[in-house]
Amino acid sequence: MRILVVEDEPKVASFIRRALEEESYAVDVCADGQQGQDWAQSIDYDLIVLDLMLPGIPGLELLKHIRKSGVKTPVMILTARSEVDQRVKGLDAGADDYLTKPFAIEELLARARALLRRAGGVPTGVLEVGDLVLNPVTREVTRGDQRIELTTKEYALLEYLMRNAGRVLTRPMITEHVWDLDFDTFTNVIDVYISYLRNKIDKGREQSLIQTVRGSGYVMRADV
Amino acid sequence: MRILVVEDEPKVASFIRRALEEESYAVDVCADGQQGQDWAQSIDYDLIVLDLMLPGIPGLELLKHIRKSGVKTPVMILTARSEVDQRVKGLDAGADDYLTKPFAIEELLARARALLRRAGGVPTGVLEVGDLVLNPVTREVTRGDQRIELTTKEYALLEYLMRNAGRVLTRPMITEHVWDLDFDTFTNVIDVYISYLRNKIDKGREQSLIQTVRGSGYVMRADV
DNA sequence: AAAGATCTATGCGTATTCTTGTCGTTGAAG
DNA sequence: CTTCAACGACAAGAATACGCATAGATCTTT
Repeated sequence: MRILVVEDEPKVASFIRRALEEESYAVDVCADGQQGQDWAQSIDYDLIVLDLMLPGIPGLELLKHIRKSGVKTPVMILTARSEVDQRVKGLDAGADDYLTKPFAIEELLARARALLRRAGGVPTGVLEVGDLVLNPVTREVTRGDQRIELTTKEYALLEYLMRNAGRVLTRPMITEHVWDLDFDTFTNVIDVYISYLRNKIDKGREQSLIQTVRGSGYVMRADV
Repeated sequence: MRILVVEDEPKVASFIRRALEEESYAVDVCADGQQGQDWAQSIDYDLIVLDLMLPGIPGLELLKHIRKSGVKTPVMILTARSEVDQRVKGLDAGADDYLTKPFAIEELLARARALLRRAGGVPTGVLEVGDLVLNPVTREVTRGDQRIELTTKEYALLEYLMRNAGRVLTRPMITEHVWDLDFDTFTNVIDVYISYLRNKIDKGREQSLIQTVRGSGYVMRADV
């Protein structure tokens, strides 16, 4: 799950980023309207959080623009309490939800979850591969009746794998989704984390749910 | 399928290279405009990925130049989002598609596939020769209902053969498309890989789908 | 300061890729 | 028809690249 936050106040921005990262989302923050538009149009985010008062390009313009260019990603807008009409205009322009500043961070998280769930079209919200079950809402992972504790990164990686079960995911695809905008190819973090995951998930089992496709990447698969 | 990537930022370049290689393409990367032009003109690439901002020669000049010299290879250009007119000029100069930075690597891969497919004139995307089926998207190969596991090189070779089924492919043609620049001409790797392929594909069968044309090369053919 | 999480670095085993050499086939010249 | 050279098939082994595990460095959080 990858989220774009377009917000120019550094404090608010990093506050939101933190909260979202703790929920295991990959977060890109951007303080500049023009750049935000670029990113929103070129990267397939799962959610965009957009502050309407930005320097440079007005937030509303940005929103209209990316909608016109066909971006379907759910957008949550942030406004000041007083700007009622901005909010209305925002919804008209294609926003899916709004939040008035100041807000409780939990509310942002809850609404983000709701939007993501709605967009994913998955009514249950639970991901399953064989007897491995991941619940994105509670962030709980179980195998059989065994509860599995994961760190944030491990969780994010597993979720990405499970959401794309059956597809071969290449390393660059994984870095893009689970790690943030980072073009650093010369590292083996992914391999290390796959290893961590296998240790926790397949503990004591013959066959791993995460299969290696040599020269290409990894796939999550229940069958042989 | 052999691809030339002209890109001067080392990180981006190696990121792209890796993604493409994991999809079994043969990739040559080049950071220098002049050299890129030379390569583009002397090697029969299947696709060229060209960053428009290069040191030395301007990317657009390069593009115009190779088009003028008769190179028909599809070209995908990379630009920054803001440079709208560059993009337009690029398409005018003979580019087939463009991608704005930053981009999602999947998008690059998807578009690359599309361009390669379009150029090959194959509408379906699935390659078939007799009862042998190759799906470039999932990278899966089956003969009848038998799944066949191939290594990266074997796969690349088979794909090239199947894309040109019916045509006799000479050894130089094969090296150009399946292997990349650091290839030693005086070797029989190709023969060896043909042999590997036959072992896996025609296992237990009388007639091989890959026929030898003595003195010339190999053809892929279903009929006798 | 301690604990935990994330990332880097390194060595090892093995799948893949390539090289080398032998042998069988083919086709043309004698 | 025989001989011979060129060519291709294939086996076996060497070199290489890749993924995995492990340990330790670094950065974060409490």
